[in-house]
Amino acid sequence: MPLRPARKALNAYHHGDLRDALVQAALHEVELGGPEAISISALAKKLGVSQPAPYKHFADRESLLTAVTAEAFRQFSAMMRAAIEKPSKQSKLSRFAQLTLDFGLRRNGIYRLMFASRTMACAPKGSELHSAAMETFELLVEALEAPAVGLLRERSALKIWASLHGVVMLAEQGLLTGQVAHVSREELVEDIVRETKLALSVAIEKAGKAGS
Amino acid sequence: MPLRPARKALNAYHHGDLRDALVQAALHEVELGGPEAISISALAKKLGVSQPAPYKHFADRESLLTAVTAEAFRQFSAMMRAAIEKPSKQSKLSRFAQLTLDFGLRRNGIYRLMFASRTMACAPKGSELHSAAMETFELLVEALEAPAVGLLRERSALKIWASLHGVVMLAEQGLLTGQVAHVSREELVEDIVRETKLALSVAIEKAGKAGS
DNA sequence: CCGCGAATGTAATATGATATAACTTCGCGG
DNA sequence: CCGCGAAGTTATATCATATTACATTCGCGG
Repeated sequence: MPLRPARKALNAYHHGDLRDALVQAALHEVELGGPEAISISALAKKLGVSQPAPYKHFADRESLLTAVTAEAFRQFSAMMRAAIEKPSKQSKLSRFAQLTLDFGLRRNGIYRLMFASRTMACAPKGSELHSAAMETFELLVEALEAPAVGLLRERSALKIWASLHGVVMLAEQGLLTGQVAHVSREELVEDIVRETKLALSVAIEKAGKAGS
Repeated sequence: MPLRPARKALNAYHHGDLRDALVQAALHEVELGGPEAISISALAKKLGVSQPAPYKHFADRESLLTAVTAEAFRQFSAMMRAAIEKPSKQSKLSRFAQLTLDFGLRRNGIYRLMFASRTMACAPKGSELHSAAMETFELLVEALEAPAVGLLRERSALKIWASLHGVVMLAEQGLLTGQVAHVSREELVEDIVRETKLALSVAIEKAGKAGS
């Protein structure tokens, strides 16, 4: 069943909000099959428009992918912001980490689009996409709840982000079951969070001593 | 120029070693353009055979990708083994880590194929591919040079692998330049190596106390 | 040495996706 | 009310995957 226009249903001829509908539908496809699952023509059919219609809104497939990725970052950031602002007995960092893991596994197609696709790798430094990613990173820095010591905090954030990312990818590929024992993903993440906090506090203390 | 058969040049009709030639040529393509750059027909043309010829050796595109990935793992493992066996003043772990970073950036297309592609994610647990990946992981465990304390060692290996993987992906996406300062990739990796060793030795000591 | 089957090619073709071109419909501002 | 531009349409070119039917060659048993 062709989905109906979302905003202003003009008439049968014009869809009304095809651009946004494309992004949303594509996001849904990506969630199931990853970035390579996006097909312009399939999306057009699903939305009940002719096959070339999407090209009125996106120059090519890559261009659509970029828009979808940006939207994914917006959704991710919104989720994370909500999570770290809501009071809880867990630390903000811990919630951020566990939620990232959860997102990365449950919505792995989207996760791959955001953090492991050529689309992101090719995003130029000042682009909307790159900025969206940086913004997400800022959320992580915030979740660290560390005293404002610029470089140290940033470095900690980078390390924990890298670790989290690695755990998600490894888990997805079924590589988190060693020879000896099955390692719990959540436990591993808690471990990483703990170590990060420890390392950061140690580094801050050391910097403090050196500074005084 | 159609590349000539590698092994036994039978005649003009039969290539002689098309299967291997396909894998090697594909590996070359992936290195430049990532997993999605592989095109059966393009490879066939480059090797001077008809377009459907590759299908005599691989059921479909995915099947070729799997073979290429396996070959990539073999090459990676060989490189790593050579690196950690050669005596050096750096620790084995440090060399492993720096080489991984280097490989991940220089040959990013192949790296993505190995650690961030759907091909790997879909590899069943007992498959040739999954085994090849596990073998590589074993190399890392070996590089840790830790006393044989099974679970602890394995967990450390997982953590450092995850971190390394994350750093590579973030670096590739140009996300390693924070607001405050540019963080050196190599430095970050050394940092991770140092912390891993520290955390492991602490854990071992604690385990020793608890056990005695 | 011959012939036969399996392996490995080729040519022809169906299907489906990307992308472009040329035309149509419709809302809106002057 | 008219014409322009945005957003559709149909038609078509191109290209990649994959299958089918056919051709060639290798190697092996008789």
